[in-house]
Amino acid sequence: MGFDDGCNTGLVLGLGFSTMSSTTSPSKSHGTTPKIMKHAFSLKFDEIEPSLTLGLSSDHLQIGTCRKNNNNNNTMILEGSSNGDLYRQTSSPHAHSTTSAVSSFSVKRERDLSSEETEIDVEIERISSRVSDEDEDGCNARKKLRLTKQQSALLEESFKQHSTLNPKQKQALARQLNLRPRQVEVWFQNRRARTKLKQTEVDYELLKKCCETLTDENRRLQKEVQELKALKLAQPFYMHMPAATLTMCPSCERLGGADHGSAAKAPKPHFYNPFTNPSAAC
DNA sequence: GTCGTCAATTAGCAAC
DNA sequence: GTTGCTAATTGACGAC
Repeated sequence: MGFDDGCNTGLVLGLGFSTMSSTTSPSKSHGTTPKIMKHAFSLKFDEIEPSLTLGLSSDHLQIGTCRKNNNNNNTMILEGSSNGDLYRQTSSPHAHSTTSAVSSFSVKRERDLSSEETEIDVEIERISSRVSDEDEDGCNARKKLRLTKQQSALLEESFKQHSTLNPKQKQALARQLNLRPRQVEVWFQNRRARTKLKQTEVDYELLKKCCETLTDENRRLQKEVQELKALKLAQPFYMHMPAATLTMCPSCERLGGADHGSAAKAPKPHFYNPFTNPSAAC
């Protein structure tokens, strides 16, 4: 009688009643666990790639146009393509007070990049920041940047290669995408968050299924124990089942040896005790 | 102190 | 109006 015949998890034998702890510690458990994991389940299996594309209804924005204005980030309102859609870089009356701070923050963070080009970019951002601060007309309502399909595709491609970027990669990618490095950074950050969320959901479903399976198995085993108990009571004790049966437990070892005659003197038979709590079987 | 990353959150926008 | 997606912001934290 196999204990695992009703479950393919390989975790059935000797589960007892602490199923979750058995299931939540597979070797798949991540070695790259983020330092803070507040989700209920934090298993990280092989990296998956959820197809989280940035669905766009508007891939008409020309990168060239985007470039000019992205470099004038934070404040510039972009008149998009010929259909009249608006593309504006981040700016907001509400966020106005933070805009310059953010820009200077970007400047600060990117200052360590030593190339001249970087310095130029930084200077552009600095200027943009000033423009932002001076923009008091209130017409620069915050609008959300929508990445083009090409931009999204390139970012996705890059993310597949590395889920994090070093400053040079970030800079290069930003240049390639005609975005600010900060935007690339944010995109990667959000992308990692989405991946993690997705992974958590997958893990949750997996563990839920596993838990259900184990619960069923536990129920089945409990039932089996009850049946065997009833059987034991119904039979004369000399007709106890052979020692090899799975119902044997250490506390009834002597009785189990009845059909072997000398079992009482024989060395302790080695048999598998499937119960975490032997008394449960007696 | 700076920097990079994170979780949590906000907010714009499109689809319904 | 609601919902889902996602760009962007904020503050905390660890590493250096």
